[in-house]
Amino acid sequence: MTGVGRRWSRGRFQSDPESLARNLIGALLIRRLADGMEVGGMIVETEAYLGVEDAAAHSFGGRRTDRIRSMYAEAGTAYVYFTYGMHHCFNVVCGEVDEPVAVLIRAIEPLFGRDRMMSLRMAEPKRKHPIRETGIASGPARLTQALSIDRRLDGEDLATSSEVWVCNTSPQVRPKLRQTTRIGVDYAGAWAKRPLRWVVEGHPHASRP
DNA sequence: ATGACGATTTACT
DNA sequence: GTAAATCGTCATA
Repeated sequence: MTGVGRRWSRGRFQSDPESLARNLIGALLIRRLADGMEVGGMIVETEAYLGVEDAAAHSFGGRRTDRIRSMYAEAGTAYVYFTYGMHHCFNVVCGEVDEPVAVLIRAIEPLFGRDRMMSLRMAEPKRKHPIRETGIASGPARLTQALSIDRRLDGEDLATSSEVWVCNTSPQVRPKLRQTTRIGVDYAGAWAKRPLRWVVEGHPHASRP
């Protein structure tokens, strides 16, 4: 039985993206909804985006635009972007201020407010088929749907926010990790082949093995 | 002003 | 396996 530990403070986010991606696995992502209900679960899949050198990163080449402004903020800042005309993805900024590196949270195992998260996922009007138990937050855009995260949370400070934050589990979970290439970045040439994705070995709530 | 493109998901063949 | 959905963002003009 795992309980909720203490919130991650600034220092826990101040590292390189590869270390943070690894360290976030097993931690809890918690979201406080507008009505005060808290939902969330254990992070089981992450990806590191290495900044100006990384052809798969939005900040590649030192690009500075309104959309990615948050990537240049201090560690612990949320970077939420909108993509494919319909989806949001949630990242945790790390590194130093002005160093645009971040970790994409790709999946959580729902642990708190499971029914509420399922409802948020079902809310999509055109949905035809039901959602599998393991499909509640098993993907970056599924996760933001389940946690009601959109661009309004872009720039939120996870170290102090009352809307979204990261906690340790107690006792700390030490899942067996598998490292693979990142998903959906085939356009990035050699950078697409770098093993910058971490996933809990065989976890049913991961977006894929 | 215009056109191309997604750090995805879903449904369908 | 393939393709549609759907629009903010970005580079180019």
